[in-house]
Amino acid sequence: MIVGVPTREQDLAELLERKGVLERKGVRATPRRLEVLEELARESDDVTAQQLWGRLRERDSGAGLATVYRTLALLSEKGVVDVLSHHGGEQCYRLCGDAHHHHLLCEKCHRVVEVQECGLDEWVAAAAKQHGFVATEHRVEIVGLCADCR
Amino acid sequence: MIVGVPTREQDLAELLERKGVLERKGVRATPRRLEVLEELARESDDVTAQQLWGRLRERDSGAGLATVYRTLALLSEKGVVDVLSHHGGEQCYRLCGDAHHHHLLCEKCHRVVEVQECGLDEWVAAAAKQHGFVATEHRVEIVGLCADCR
DNA sequence: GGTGAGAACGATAACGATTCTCATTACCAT
DNA sequence: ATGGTAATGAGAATCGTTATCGTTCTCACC
Repeated sequence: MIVGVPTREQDLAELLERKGVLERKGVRATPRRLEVLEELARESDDVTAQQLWGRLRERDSGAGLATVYRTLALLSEKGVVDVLSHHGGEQCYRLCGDAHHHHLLCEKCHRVVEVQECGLDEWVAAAAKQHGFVATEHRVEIVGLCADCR
Repeated sequence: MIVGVPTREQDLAELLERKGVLERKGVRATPRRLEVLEELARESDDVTAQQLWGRLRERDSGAGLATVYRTLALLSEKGVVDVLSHHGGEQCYRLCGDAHHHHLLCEKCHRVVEVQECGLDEWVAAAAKQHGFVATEHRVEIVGLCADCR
C-alpha cells in the first residue's frame, strides 16, 4: 500500500489522524514514519523492530531497518509508543494512549492489553517512603491468561 | 581470594550458607558458582554480567565470561537472583530473597532496594479480571530518588 | 517553479551483549 | 583407580541495536 494515496474515506481519516499524532509532538510526518505508525496501528499486540520491518517489506515498503529503529526510538521518546522488555534481550513496541497506564500480558498468546485505571499512586508513594525514596515513576506488568487462553 | 579456604569463622559460615543455597535448589556447589554467589553477595545493588566478570578477574579468579553468564542464568532460573532490565539492552542481576517482592530503583545512583510488602494481589486480580484475564504473576518497579540523592 | 539548508533515509559496517562450540578438566558414584 | 557426566574456559558465532556516510527528500524562502 502506498501511504499518501488513501482509497477510502476511512483511510484518509486515519492518515490525517496519524499525521496529527506526529505533528502535535513536533515531529515531521514523513511517509516512512506514517508507514511505521500505520503498521503499529494494525497490530493490537506488541511487535519487535525486526518484525515490524519484516511486515513493512511484505507490503513492499522500502523502509530500511535503521529507519524502523530510528522511528521507534523517536516515537517512544515522544510517548507515542510503549517499550516493553518482557522478551529477553529483544524490545517490543506498542502504540499506546497518552495517559499513564500499565499492561496486562497473556503468557500464552502474548496479547497485550492496557490497564487505564492505575490508582496505585498512594501505594507507590507509601512503599517508596518506607525506604526513604521519593517515587517519580513506576511500571507495573501483570502476566496471566487472557479470556481466550484460559 | 581463594574460595574454599576461609580465613575467619564468619567466612566459613558464609561459605556454608552459600553452599546450602545452591544445594537446596538441586544445583552443584562448584567453586565457580560459589565465587559468583560471593561476588553477588558483596554487591548490594545490581550488577551486569560483564561487571561481575570484571570484578572476579580483579580478584584473580580465572572464571570465564561464559561461565558467569551460565551461572547467572542458572541462578535466576532457580530463583536465587533477580534479573532487572532497566538498563537498555543490558541485563542486571541481583541476589534476592526467596519471597515475592518488588524493587525500588534510584534513578540517580542506581541503588536497588527490595520492597517486601507487596499487598497488591487484590488490586492485580481486580485489574486482570476487568479485562478477562487471570493474573499469575506481576512485576512492579518503582523509580525515584533514594534518601541520599534527594 | 527553482534553490539551498537541514532533516530523513537506506545500505552496510560496527558494536556490544549474550550464546554456542568444543576440547579439557573436575566431580562423584562405583 | 575408573568411567561417565557435569562444569569450565577460550574463543567463535549470533543477534539485536546503533553509528556512519553518501544520497534523497522536505520545506521555507525567493
